[in-house]
Amino acid sequence: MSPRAGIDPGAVLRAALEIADSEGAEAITISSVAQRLGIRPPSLYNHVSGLNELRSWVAVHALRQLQDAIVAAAGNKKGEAAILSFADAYIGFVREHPGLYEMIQLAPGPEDREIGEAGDRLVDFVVGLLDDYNLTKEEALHTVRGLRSLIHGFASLERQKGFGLPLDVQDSLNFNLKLILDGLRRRTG
Amino acid sequence: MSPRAGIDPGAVLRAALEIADSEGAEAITISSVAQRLGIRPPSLYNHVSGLNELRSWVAVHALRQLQDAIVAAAGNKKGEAAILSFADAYIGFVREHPGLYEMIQLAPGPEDREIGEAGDRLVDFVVGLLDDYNLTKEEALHTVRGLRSLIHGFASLERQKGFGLPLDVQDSLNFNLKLILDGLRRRTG
DNA sequence: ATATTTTAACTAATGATATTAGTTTTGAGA
DNA sequence: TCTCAAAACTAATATCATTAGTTAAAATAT
Repeated sequence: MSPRAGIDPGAVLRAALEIADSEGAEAITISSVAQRLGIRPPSLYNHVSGLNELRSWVAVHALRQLQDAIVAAAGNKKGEAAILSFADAYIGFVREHPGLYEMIQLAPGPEDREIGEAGDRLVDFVVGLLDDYNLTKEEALHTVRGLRSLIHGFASLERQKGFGLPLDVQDSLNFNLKLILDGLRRRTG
Repeated sequence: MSPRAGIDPGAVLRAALEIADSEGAEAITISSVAQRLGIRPPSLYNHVSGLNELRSWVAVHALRQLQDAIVAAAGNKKGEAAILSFADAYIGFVREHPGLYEMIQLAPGPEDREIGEAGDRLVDFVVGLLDDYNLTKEEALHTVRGLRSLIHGFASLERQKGFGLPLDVQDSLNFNLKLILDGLRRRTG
């Protein structure tokens, strides 16, 4: 059913992921991926519709990886412990895979429904972690947005070397997470 | 002292800023800027060393604009009121100038010392806003990092349409800012 | 086993892009 | 008015993405 086999969508994705991981997001080009697969650039169009689709694939996969890491880290913890583990896993992912994280940021073109859906799933998951804070639906959503923004902010500022001072980034993040979580606890008794 | 005048570094920067504002950060190219200035692309190299330098100019200028907006918004307020105004100005800038904000994120190559210095100045300014919370030096720095990350996180997630739910973003941000600020207040009495 | 058909590779070509080299022009100052 | 440096130009190279059209191989049908 496929002559000259050996290259399937999975192989294309894998090649792109490897390039993103080793050389950064910008290094993902039709040429570089084709070269890594041992074919000429135009031949890659037999497997993917163009650079945009390729980027979208990478972004979706990177987001799934990030989600998996987060869910695994939270395990069946709840409350503060779960949130702190969540943050740890998030920051760790960005440190380990800066290129992939960059792709998640870059890709969200208007077309990428999958990205949006993955994001929604993550929100639901985090809302679940906040169960025992007895928040209203609205409070819970505000909080999830805040946690996500805080952690994303730390991750992306760290990635772009935004923290010059000799103060541990993890400590700073935990300090602020605790401020928020303690505030929630106080709010609900 | 300059034949065929009319184009100086300021004009180049202005052209690039206009393009970033109207068409987005990616639209800043040697070609587009040259075209807007009415010259051929290679001629632009008489005024700027290349695309990287051009991007760096835009990023530095955008960061200064953002700083000015923030400082103006904070005025001579202090404490919570200052921080809320700060956040407002930050988010407002990103909404008004998404292309410029994008350039701030993009540019920080390792060479850009100016970007780093501008960031440091901003940190000092915000530390000043927190005077009456009576924090230790370290607590203040953790807090500034947190506020910056939270606001940057909100701004950049909003820009990339990361918030799907029909819940006001400004409300979410204020909710979380207040959690943090109330937590600080409690911590110090 | 052979013929057909599908499809993945190819080459060639087009049109952006950035950038360098080398040349011409022009305007400011001697 | 002449000189010269600066700023424009043209020409060329290299790297992108992408499209069109061709060839070849492998799976399938006869």
